[in-house]
Amino acid sequence: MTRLTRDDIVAGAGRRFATHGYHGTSMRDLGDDLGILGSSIYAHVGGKQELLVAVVERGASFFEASAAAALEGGADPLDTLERLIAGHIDVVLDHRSEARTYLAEVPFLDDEERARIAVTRRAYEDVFTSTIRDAQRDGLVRRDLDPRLAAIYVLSILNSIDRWFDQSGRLSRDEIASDIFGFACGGMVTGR
Amino acid sequence: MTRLTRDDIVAGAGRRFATHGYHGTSMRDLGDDLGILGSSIYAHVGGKQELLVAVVERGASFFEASAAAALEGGADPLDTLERLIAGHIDVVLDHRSEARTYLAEVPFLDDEERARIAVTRRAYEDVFTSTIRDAQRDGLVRRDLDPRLAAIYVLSILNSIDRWFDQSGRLSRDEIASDIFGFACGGMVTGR
DNA sequence: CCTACCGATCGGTAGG
DNA sequence: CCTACCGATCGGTAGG
Repeated sequence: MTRLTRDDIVAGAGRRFATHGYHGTSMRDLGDDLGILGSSIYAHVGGKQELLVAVVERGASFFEASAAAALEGGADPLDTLERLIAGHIDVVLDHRSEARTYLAEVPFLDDEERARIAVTRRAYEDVFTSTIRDAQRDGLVRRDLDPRLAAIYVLSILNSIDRWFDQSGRLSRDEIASDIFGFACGGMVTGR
Repeated sequence: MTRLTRDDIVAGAGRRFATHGYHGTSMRDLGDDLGILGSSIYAHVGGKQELLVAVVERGASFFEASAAAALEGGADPLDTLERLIAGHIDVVLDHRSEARTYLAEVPFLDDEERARIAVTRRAYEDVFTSTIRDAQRDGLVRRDLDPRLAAIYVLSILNSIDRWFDQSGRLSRDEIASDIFGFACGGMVTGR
């Protein structure tokens, strides 16, 4: 029964926001989850909106770190894309609360923060787009394909995974990753 | 300045739920949108939850009608899939509020309604899965592909369209539909 | 569909 | 991190 840290509060907020949504979460709900009173949360953070910002930023940072790691050392652009896909899946499944809040609750950020996060998100999407464009340049992907649309398609698939993936199901995370890579590549790879 | 109907109220609720979320919408917000008082809404509906049920059911019925139409008259399973994709896009773009509420606010339904809608949603997904399975049987799609996963991938792409599609943009709705069909098929079609 | 309300809950604060 | 609050807003109702 040691005292909570600010990180504990942010983590708890992420769990609540991910399941009940930002507007569906009251400070008292959050306090109950953490074993303290709602009003006690204000000893750690300035307010509810600040909690949303903190959770969303954590989510953004996980995706950014994943992209940075994938960009190092890919043998070729398609290999990099495979690493981007696997990394994204890891973030979505290992940091479900932050990822889900990042993906779904951004519209409820105040204007300024929302604009800032939109830039971050676009930059992350651009990593996928550029990688696909590089693959086209190297002749690995069909030239008639719009790389940004393809990136959006892949990200749409990846972002919905946590809604249907069953940890204890038939398919492992790695199998899902390679299946999605295969699905996307089958539609993009030049030869066969 | 004629009196509002129940359908007007439900339509207004859909718009609010789609943009601000169920929990981010108050009865007074909704009344403001409609030009009446929040309390006046209770002359038309039993409560806020009933409004969510009504909006979600409208969303579900649009998707069901689209699937039923696509299943009639497809030349072959791949043609049916193309029609399913085009129909889904039409629902998402022509009934944005209901579609978005259906896709995002279902977790906030009461247990009973949520369970009922889950069945409906699974049935719709199964139309995609069965169509892909039929295409496999006819030799149009790779046998090593899991039809349910492929259906989920396609639906994930389709469900995110309204977040990035620009009505006044470079690409028409039909071009998007055929691009997505092409993206999916390139990964699924047997020959080349 | 409005007037006039109700009890409950909301985000948040002062002071310890 | 709790006690003890605050004004505002919430979903909803009685009566017209």
